[in-house]
Amino acid sequence: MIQRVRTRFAPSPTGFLHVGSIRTALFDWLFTRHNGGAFILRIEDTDATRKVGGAVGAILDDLRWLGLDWDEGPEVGGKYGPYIQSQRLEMYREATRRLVAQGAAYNCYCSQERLEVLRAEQIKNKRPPGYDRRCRNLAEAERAQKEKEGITPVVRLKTPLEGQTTVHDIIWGDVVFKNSIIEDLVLLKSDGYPTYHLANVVDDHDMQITHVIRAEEWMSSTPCHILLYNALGYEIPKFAHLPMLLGKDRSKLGKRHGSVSILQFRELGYLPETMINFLALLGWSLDDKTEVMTCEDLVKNFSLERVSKTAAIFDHEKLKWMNGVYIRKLSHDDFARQSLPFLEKGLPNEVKRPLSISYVRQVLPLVQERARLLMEVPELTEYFFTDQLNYDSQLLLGKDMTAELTVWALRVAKERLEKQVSFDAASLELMLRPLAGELKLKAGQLFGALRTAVSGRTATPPLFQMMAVLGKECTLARIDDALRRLAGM
RNA sequence: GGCGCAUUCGUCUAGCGGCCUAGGACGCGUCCCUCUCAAGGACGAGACCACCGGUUCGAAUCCGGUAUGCGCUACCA
Repeated sequence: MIQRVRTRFAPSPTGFLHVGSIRTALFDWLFTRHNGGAFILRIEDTDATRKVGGAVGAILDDLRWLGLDWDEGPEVGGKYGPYIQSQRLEMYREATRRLVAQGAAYNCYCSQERLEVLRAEQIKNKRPPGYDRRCRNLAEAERAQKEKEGITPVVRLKTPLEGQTTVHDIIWGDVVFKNSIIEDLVLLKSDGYPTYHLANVVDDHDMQITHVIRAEEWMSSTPCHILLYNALGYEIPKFAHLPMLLGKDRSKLGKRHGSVSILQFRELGYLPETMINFLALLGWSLDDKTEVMTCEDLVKNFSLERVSKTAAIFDHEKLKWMNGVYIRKLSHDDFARQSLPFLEKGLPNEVKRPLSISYVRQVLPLVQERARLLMEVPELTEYFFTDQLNYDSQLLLGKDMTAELTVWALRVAKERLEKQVSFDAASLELMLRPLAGELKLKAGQLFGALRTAVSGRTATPPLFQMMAVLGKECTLARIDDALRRLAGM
């Protein structure tokens, strides 16, 4: 029987989840869902010094927002728990004891100061930096002496001095490492916590992970992990290392590249489906043309074989474009619901809160295809909500239009509008379009003046729809205001 | 410095020996549509497939070297 796929996403709670980590989580998740496997979330909080309060909750929120659900892990439990490494310390210590007992690992009493001096000297002499294995073959008496001095040792893996270790990677193929360059890495730190390497191997085994899918930066330590699996007598999982995500300057994506935390994207008004789709395309592709895909499509088509090996630069421009695509795909209801918080927050203070939902529902369809970020919605719709328009009166004067001509056109339009009974877009167009001809004006000249009068802007949604939403009273008042402005010019 | 990996339009990518005078997308430009802005449509500019050799009747695709970039080289993950 074929083993059921089990993968895990194992973030450290050292701060916000950034898009690189999310991409890793996404590929893990897509692969798992594609194969009908189990996706496990594990919190790797083994660095007590870097732990950030509240980070775990934030990670969970972000994953939930994106729809990356986990089958085992914090809050949902599972039979291989606990899923937080700081609660599994005894298991790592037990593994360490076993390794030391069988001679595969040893206590190292070297101080961090000594290691630093050693490294500095090695670098100075242009030698490869690394631990010199001083404690590897300590005599029993020497060890007893160190213990008596009260030094708490770290435990290091005794790696083979010769031979080679091959990593079979689904994405990279076979990569061979000489054992001689593999260090005696620390397994258990002096504070009793395991290092990533130990905790990872022990947990992946205990949780029966079948596929270790993680970022490329782990490639180099994978041979060590294999050695560890072997020493512990564990079966080796399959590995797949994902290419890195880079910033515009080709360096590892980080804070200085602008928004990188998934929360920031959320606050800017990116949709989760955009993030999923876009991130899926960074290092993976379906074919030579398909780009916009639903999450279901991605699950259906995802395969590690089509993941590339080259690092990708995160392009905000394309992300924005794609978000526009997804915003346009939203139903009017969804768009309104999702925009509402942005409006409440982004509209000027003088606008009365709470906003009228029914009015918001009328306004938003007019800007849906014009927004690329939800955050742009308040700015795009502001004049629908404010009482007083603020604009440069010069804008009232369109191309080839004098102030006199504009006043005249607006007056006539106003008179007709006052008599207008049905104030819907179609009726308004039926009335106003012929009026332009009647006044011997181009449609653009009449409509342009009205557009500015009614919105204070030169770029807006279609005039008649806008007037219909604004309503008769407001439309007329704004035309009056425009006429007053023109009188003062 | 050492080890590993990578290198196709500015960017994301297709390509796995002949279909490639290299395809798609973002961005950019022009035009169409049009009451403006978007959206949509059409067209275009943009890649000597990093470079140099080799294998082959034939190479972006295979091999070797060089260059460049990236990752790792912590009692961080």
